[in-house]
Amino acid sequence: MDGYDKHAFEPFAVTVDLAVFTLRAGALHVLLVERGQEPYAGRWALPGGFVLPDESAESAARRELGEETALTDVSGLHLEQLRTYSEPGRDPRMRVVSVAFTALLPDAPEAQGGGDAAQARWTPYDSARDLAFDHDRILADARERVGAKLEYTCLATAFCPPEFTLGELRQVYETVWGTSLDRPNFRRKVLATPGFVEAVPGAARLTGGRGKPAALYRAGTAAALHPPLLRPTPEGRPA
Amino acid sequence: MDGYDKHAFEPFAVTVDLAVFTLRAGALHVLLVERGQEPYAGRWALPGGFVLPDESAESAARRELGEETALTDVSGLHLEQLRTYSEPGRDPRMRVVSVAFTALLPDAPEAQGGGDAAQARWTPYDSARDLAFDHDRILADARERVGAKLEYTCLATAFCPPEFTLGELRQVYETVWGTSLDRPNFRRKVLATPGFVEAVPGAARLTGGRGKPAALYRAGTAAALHPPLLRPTPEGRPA
DNA sequence: GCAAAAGTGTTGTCGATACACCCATGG
DNA sequence: CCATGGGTGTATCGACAACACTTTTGC
Repeated sequence: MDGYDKHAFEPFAVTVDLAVFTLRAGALHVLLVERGQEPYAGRWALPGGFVLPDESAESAARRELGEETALTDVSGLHLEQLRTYSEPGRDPRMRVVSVAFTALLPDAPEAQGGGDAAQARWTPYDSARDLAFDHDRILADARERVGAKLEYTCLATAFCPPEFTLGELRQVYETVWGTSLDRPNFRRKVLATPGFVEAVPGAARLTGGRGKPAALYRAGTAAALHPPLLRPTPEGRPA
Repeated sequence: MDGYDKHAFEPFAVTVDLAVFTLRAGALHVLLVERGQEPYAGRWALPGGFVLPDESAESAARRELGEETALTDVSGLHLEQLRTYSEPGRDPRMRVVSVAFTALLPDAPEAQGGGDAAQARWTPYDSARDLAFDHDRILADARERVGAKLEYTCLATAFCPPEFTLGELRQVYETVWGTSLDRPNFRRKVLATPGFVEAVPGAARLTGGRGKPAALYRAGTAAALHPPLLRPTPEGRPA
């Protein structure tokens, strides 16, 4: 941290990039914007923007999230730093260091694109390819992090509306992990974890048109998940 | 990511800060440098420095690590991004965004301080307080991350020399977590995890001056630890 | 009544814990 | 021969996976 007086630093632009996930129609979707200008004009990219002089990267990310999703209350949403991408060549024009964030939303409003972007759209994760800059890699890193975080945190509730059924919560895991989970065991596991969910007394909702109405739950206060909810290893465990 | 043409960005200085940990005499130590200039002259701080125009933050961190520790081969050491600190007021003079890294070293050489710093020293973690800038918080974040990562990664071997005994590996866990682990069970757990360690055939070393010589092991190739090695919960589990 | 989804019970298996015990070495 | 640390065996307990079963709704 020495060297200030030598002016031994070079100016960098600092931006934020957002990997905003939601679940729509049983598939993981990510919010993408279409670039209006060069470089990469016409290509899809993660939403983001410059960090302003008087705000932190976290503030910038939350501001951009509000602009791109047109959500009224963006203050309570889950927003988490992923990592920082700083390779010299990642922007063809200048030195840009980008702090990437991951955000999780319950099934989201369709209308977005209030920002500078030409257009914004929810895209199925599997279709999100050939993005601008190094956003393919950022998106892949974010996706991996989300899958891993479901194992040992209570993050899954961030994909759910304020009140949800255990079946919906289970579908979050099944969708993100691409596996199927045993319903009774999942239920016991979640309820046995203090602070994961809390019951809404007396409330129930019909989920599939048929069947017994399911009890409703709210997200609890716990952040960690002890013991973790490990995703089933298909057979041999990965090295 | 639009707005380039509007020059709607402000120049930032980008630095790296390093939380370099090692184990010495059964205690977790961190590498600190004494600042020679204002601000915070005379205060201890995490080592770090500016990111140069043609290098990534990772390269800068590895370069600084080599300068501060005077290690000859710094290429194979474990270096990992922690997070980025970007609060506007964190440097009193200018806008500095810092990418923090965590590094783990086996018992390290005493001599350091080849860089710009006035002095460098290994300090017990518990004595590292009142650091310059927001380094108290960075250090606390790094410490928490290291403790958590021991649970579900093979990271503990990064604290050990190239060849080590299972007793030494167990002491890593016990020191970082502040708990004691059952020796036989720890041994089985580690050996049952494929790729965690691999035996050095025929090699053995006396550890405490007395006792049976312990077999030697090398770090394996696995990165993750399935299933995790959970740190014992003293009693009630944390929320 | 039948299908579908929520919720409850039960059982077997596997892993972890908590020990007791043996082995090798230095003093 | 004793203290010290490495290494092995084993019984018990608890968690979890698998699956059968009951309950409540719409059609």
